[in-house]
Amino acid sequence: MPELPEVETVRAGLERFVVGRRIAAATVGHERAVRRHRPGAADFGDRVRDCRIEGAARRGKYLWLALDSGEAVLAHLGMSGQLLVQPAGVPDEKHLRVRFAFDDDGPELRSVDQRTFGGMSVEELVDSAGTPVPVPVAHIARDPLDPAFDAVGFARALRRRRTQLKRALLDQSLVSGIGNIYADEALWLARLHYARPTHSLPAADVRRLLADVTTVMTAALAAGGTSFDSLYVNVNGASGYFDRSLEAYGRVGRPCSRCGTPLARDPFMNRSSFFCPDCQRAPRRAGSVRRVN
DNA sequence: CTTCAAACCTGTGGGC
DNA sequence: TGCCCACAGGTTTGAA
Repeated sequence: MPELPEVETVRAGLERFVVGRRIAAATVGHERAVRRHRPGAADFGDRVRDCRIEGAARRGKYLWLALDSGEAVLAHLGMSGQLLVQPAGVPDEKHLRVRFAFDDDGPELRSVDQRTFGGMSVEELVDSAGTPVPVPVAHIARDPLDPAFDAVGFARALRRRRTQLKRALLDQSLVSGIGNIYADEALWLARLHYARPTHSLPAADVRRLLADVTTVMTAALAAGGTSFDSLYVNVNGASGYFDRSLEAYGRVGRPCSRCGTPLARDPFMNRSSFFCPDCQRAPRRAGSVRRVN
């Protein structure tokens, strides 16, 4: 499941292998893969043809290729998206959605996506606090690895919310790049329960949690990301190995490495939360006891 | 305005 | 062996 470290790994691969090259043609093999591109698949191809790729950028889980036309190819990997750099002769992947061929006849860029939660579109760039971003990214907050990330503003905004802590961590308009895996990992590191009310969380705890988010994401990035089932891979098709370092996610019944208590799994937001019932105590009032979610 | 949850999609694996 | 269903989950959309 691509979250920030996985998307950043892919972005770095795109920077290395496609930036500076000129697109000869883009072929859309599956309409749904470009459903966010309102003018349709044919227009998608027309917009990128003969454009040179000037850069590969990212905010949170979104990434985009800036074109010399002034527009950008925006991509989101969703649950199962891959961007692969493949020699033109390699047989098509089963779930190949979009193919970019280049005028240098070098390796193609292929968008492969089993579940098609992700997708691509060609977007105008707009200013977002001094940074040009594609229109659909304008409402996405900066991520914790962004040098311009505003930790104080984040703490203030989080404590204004009346919701549960993990819901806030997953809200991409508050802080971006965090998904279910790294939310659980950071909460475990910070010894905080997923249902802790944000409104009463001390600012010091917010700072500590944010530091733990950064720690786990930085470590995951160094490992090339997390992968369970090879659905997430870098542009060369290789998986990361951070899954060997996970402390909480997916480890229901296994002993907590701090205290030995078997880890638990609760249903949460139509998915799962993994946590240590001893290190991460449930809040007394609001949250997991009173309501299921 | 804020908060929440259904819907989108396909492959896998457990239960029967 | 085969069928059915739960599960994986990021984002958008619309409702309350």
